[in-house]
Amino acid sequence: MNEVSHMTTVAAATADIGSLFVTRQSVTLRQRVYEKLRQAIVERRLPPGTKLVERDLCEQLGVSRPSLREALRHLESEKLIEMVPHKGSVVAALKQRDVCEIYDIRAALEGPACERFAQLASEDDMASLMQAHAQLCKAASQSDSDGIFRAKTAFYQALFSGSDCAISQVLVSSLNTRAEVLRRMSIARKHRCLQILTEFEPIVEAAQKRDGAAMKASCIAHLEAAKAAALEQLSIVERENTAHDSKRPNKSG
Amino acid sequence: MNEVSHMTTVAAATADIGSLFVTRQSVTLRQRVYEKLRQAIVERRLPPGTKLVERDLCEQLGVSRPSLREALRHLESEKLIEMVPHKGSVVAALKQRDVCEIYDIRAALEGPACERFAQLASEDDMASLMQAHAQLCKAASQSDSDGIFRAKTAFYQALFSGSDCAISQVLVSSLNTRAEVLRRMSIARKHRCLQILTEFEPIVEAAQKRDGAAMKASCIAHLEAAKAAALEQLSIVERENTAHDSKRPNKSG
DNA sequence: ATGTCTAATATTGTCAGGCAATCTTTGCGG
DNA sequence: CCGCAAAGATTGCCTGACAATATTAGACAT
Repeated sequence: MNEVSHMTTVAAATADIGSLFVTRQSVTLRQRVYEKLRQAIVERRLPPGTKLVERDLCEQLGVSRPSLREALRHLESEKLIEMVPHKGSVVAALKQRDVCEIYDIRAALEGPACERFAQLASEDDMASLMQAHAQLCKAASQSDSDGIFRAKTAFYQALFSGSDCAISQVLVSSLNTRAEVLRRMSIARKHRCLQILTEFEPIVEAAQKRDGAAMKASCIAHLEAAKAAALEQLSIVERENTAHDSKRPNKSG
Repeated sequence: MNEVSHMTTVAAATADIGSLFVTRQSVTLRQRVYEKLRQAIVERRLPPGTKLVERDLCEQLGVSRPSLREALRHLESEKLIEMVPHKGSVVAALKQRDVCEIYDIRAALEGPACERFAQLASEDDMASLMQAHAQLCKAASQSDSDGIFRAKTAFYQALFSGSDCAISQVLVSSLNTRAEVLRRMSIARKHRCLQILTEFEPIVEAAQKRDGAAMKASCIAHLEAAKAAALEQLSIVERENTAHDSKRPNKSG
């Protein structure tokens, strides 16, 4: 909690230099507060079950209460925290059933997106996917888990963009945010990095052949493996928490 | 806009009288503001494209700006409105592709939920589903579109509850909210009411037989019909808007 | 020692007022 | 008509305050 640092005054406006069309997208303070808290949650600096006290958060983030409350609304909408009126917020915990359901839903959404991608993707879309895959290979060969994470994000963005499934993209992104703690932890294990490489190879080959059925099947196979890895991590975390709880009798009671 | 009325002072706390376990669930003002605005949007009193001005809304709703802003965050998270920093909010419009995607995603989530329901549902779950279906039949025979709407909501709640698909339920509910304008409009048409009855019959029969595959197939068939009805409504709305726009040259420009 | 009740404390929900930042509109001059 | 500056409108954010609600601490009885 002490590690939630004050925010830097980064320049807010960004311009789309890649085309003649200039769009300005300023970043509000509430968005930055949201991002800071989200990061603290996925990095487990605010672990599941932590009670969030507004006044304390305001002090540590250096922002006013209304701004914080709007950011908490955003976290709540993504189910990263749970709020009960008049009682406050706690960081949400994932149950086993949640993890299973998240990965099943991802399969249900990503599978059809693969089929559409194989049909609809432009050459630019295909190039974006290949670039993301190249980044993934590079990151995996270096066991750079942050790099893997970023490359996967880029990969999925290319997939959903090239298949014109914007709503699915939002939903999958939101589900990924919920499972992000476990995803980061499993990606951080060396042998999982190598597995991911193996799992993405057939996805990409099928995409290039524009074979939607094969791409879908490979994507789903990858998700099954990712689900198993996440469930394993969840077991480990739950065992840690049980050990942790027995060392401090009834303190969290 | 003038029709967004001041809120009544309904008692906030409700207790679960049905069991020995008493849970108190107070309803906050921001939740009530959210609900009021959501209702105004789905009833088209705040039509797509409407600019939402905070000060005006505060005046009409009789609430303070921070409370309104928190409610707007909720509407934003459900994509009912779109906000651009420093420019404000507009009520979101649905495009054809959105409608297609929403129904495809629903099929991808409700199909597997049907399979699980057939496997997992308790006798109580099954009874809840049958009760909802009975209400649906009653409402449809009376061409009571509000009643149909409520019965369908209860039906889906029973389905997701009995299949232990809580996350899918949240996602589907959110998608339904986005499409609610079109759904209400199509349900309001008499011949669509009768079709819905016909479409739900095989779903319910399959559920009773615990035949998951048949239930899934019937559910998906219903969704295909609902999609077609919603797309037809969208065309009608868009034609109205085009006619509307040509009667007022460049006023909304 | 345990249980119950009341008062004190902490926290959330909401309001009011203010000002800075940003965007949009209006008016004037070339 | 176009460009620019000023005025006006609106959003973003802060501060301070108070009501409502939940939790905790302390006192008292058993």
